Amino acid sequence: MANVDTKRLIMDAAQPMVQANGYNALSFRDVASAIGIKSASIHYHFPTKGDLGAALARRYTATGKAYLATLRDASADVPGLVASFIGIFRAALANDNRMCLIGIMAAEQADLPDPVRAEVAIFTDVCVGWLAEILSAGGAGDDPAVRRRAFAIFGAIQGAQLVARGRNDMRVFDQMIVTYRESGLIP
Amino acid sequence: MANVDTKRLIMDAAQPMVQANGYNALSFRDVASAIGIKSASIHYHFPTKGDLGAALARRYTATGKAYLATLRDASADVPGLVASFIGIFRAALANDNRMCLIGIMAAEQADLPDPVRAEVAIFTDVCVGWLAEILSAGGAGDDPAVRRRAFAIFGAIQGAQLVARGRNDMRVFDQMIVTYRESGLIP
DNA sequence: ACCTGAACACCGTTCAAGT
DNA sequence: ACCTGAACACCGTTCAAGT
Repeated sequence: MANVDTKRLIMDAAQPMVQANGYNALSFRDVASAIGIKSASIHYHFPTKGDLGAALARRYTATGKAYLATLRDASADVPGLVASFIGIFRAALANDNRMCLIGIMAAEQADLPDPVRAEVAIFTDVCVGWLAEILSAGGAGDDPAVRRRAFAIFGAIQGAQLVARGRNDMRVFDQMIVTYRESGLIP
Repeated sequence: MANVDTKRLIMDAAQPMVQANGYNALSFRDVASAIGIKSASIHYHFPTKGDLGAALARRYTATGKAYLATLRDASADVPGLVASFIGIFRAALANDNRMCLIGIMAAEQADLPDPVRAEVAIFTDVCVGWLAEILSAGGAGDDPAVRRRAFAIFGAIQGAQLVARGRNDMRVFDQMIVTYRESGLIP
């Protein structure tokens, strides 16, 4: 069990660091000292930095997917569901101006090992798929027009997070979301 | 003059590297070897990495600002002008899946030295200001509602670039822009 | 099974030394 | 004025060695 616990300790320490500073800036030595082990020990649990990055992205996607499922099962109100979706990204900003783990990784795309890049793509698929399902209001969500709209909403939210973070100002995020809604992009 | 030329050589080599891999991943040794000098020599022209990053952002903003001015002077067609604006970001993606220099730096916000962060904010101001001016169609562009809309358009474009880059697929970018336009967010 | 110290080639930075 | 080699403390990674 010590194995599993240490693995989790490493991931729990590393995730907020990536959301704050990015994958490139993540330091094994920083993670190790945060939980009281040596950096060489991390390699026992995650052979390479890419393995750790992929594990973080995978867990992040799994957690998000499960949360989105509970949201969808708890309500059929489309604007409310989309607002809850946006709330996930807002919460990251509220947490010390952090970004969605996947959003910041997407910006570092060219630096990512292939397995991490693959996890980033899966997260986008999960989000866009969920939004498309919501927007089709009970339908399968595979209508190309609905999928295109889901993609646009997802991108606009990511952009709002990126720009607001650059300003370190959540009001920028909130105002952009309001404007998206007024324009009709977001229901 | 050798000084000025070397400065420009350094910046010309470094800029596409940052647009491809980010500020964090920029290596003085890579830049130096690309132009046939030693990494220590770069410090003569740019004492720190932050100085180089700030110079890159400043030049990028100045070039963009001048280009936007010529666009505005050459046409009064609002949808066409906005399309030209979007074309700047599309061109970055078309250039080996690169990002807007400022967009990728915004994602690395927490890792940036203060002077670089300041330049990133200025770029956003220039873009949003230009869009607001265009949208107000001859007015001063200081109507808060117009500014909010300009901000939302800018963020949505940045998000489209971020997501499309994560997919390494320009069609994703183009489709998102079309959807923004259909929704009425973009004129 | 899990951790570590020491070594490796990288990084930005500094600085005395070259021309 | 401009460049460089060598050193410094960092980085991810490897591996023999410890428990």
